[in-house]
Amino acid sequence: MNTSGGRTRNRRGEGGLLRDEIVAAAERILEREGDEAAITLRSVAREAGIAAPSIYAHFADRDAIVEAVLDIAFERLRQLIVDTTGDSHTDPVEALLAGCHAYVDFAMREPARYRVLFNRLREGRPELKLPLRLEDVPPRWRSRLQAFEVLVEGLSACVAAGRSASTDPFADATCLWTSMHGAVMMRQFVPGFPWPPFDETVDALVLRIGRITG
Amino acid sequence: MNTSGGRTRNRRGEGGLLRDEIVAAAERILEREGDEAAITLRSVAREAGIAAPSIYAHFADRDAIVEAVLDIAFERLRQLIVDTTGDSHTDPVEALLAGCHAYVDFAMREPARYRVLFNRLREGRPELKLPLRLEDVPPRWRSRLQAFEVLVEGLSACVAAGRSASTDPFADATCLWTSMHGAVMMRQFVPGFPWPPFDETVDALVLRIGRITG
DNA sequence: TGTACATCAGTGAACGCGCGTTCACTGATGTAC
DNA sequence: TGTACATCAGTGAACGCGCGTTCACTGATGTAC
Repeated sequence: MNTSGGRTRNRRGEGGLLRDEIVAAAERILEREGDEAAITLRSVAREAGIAAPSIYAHFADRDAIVEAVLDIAFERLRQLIVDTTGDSHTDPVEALLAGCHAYVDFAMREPARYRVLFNRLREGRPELKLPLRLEDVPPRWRSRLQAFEVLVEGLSACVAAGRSASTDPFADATCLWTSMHGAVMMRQFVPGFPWPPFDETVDALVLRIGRITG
Repeated sequence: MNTSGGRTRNRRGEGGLLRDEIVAAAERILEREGDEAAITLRSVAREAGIAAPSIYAHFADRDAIVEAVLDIAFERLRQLIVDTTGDSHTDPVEALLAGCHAYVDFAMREPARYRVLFNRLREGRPELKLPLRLEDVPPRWRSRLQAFEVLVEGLSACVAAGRSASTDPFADATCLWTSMHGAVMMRQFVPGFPWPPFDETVDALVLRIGRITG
């Protein structure tokens, strides 16, 4: 925290630094409280050690803070998936499995950050059409869908390599995605339940829904 | 609504009638706003056409109203599943499919009511152990798990009839349950996405995760 | 049958709280001359 | 080099709002005698 005299202000021209501190404060609150509703303008200001009105120099309103947190969360998830399914795997089935495990690991390691991703999709989303083409999606949505694209491509690669019997990789990848989401959400919301080991569940989902052969 | 002079009060001894009106008002708000947070003591009072303090004669606090809504939602879901998988099916696979379709139909037809079921499980849940025995679960939790029990039994019946290759019906039923949950949640939260037909998705989930043969 | 009274269902005003947002401001820092 | 001043980062007090909850109350209804 700061000296009791208040915050030592940023140098001239460096006011933008506070923006990052505000977002970081919001992220800490989200992860600590586990609920997006805990991100209020005043709670963020308290966490950042500043006066509430100071936020308005950097964000139009409360929602803009949450949007910033959201953008970061999507980018982290996207980056993680891309890294994991990257060039280190020669076997497409291994790559797909690795990507799926990375996805649920992220979701379970940073539960509130994962959940907020899907809380917000209701509002302001574009209407998407088949076939999904990233070029048609507004820029801010691109990174949000890229993790999913990797999944479709991963399964398609298995089909191409003769390792999957899927006749509709898009539908099956979609089903795999939502199934992993459900497995994550239920484990987070009903922690008292005797859940089977998550790794085995993920393997089973990929192999069965993805119709992996051999 | 009532005459402008205010509510015509219930007869003596019939004060309990207001309890049902309060719960009904809360359910209307939940379904209309789609968010449990919209159920506030004052919003419920407004919806029911009564003064806010009148609620305290029937509920200890705001949370008690939500609890009542929750109990009703669980009972409705339980009843629906039990009815659907009941004695009308001779084929265990047909019974399992019918139960699963009924589950997702409920969830999609009354989205807010379905969602609130799982919002609340975090708090005050019992710690459950394997094997799951309904007798060990506190009464109020029994109906909440019964829908799930039906699923495990449905899959076990398929195994017994030689129609499923599952070697762990509990784990597979769990996986099937969470997968349906995820499919429902994603369709509700990301309505702009080009989702494959839900019926086909449910069939695929049951057949593949349940390892249905023949 | 009439009347006094206890009971019960429900109300209106008020409380303190945290919220988002606005406004006029402060005071350090850099710049023009 | 010195000084007046504009700019910028951030503040403190205040606003109206809806919230949960409390309190003393009202007035119709049924009951005892």
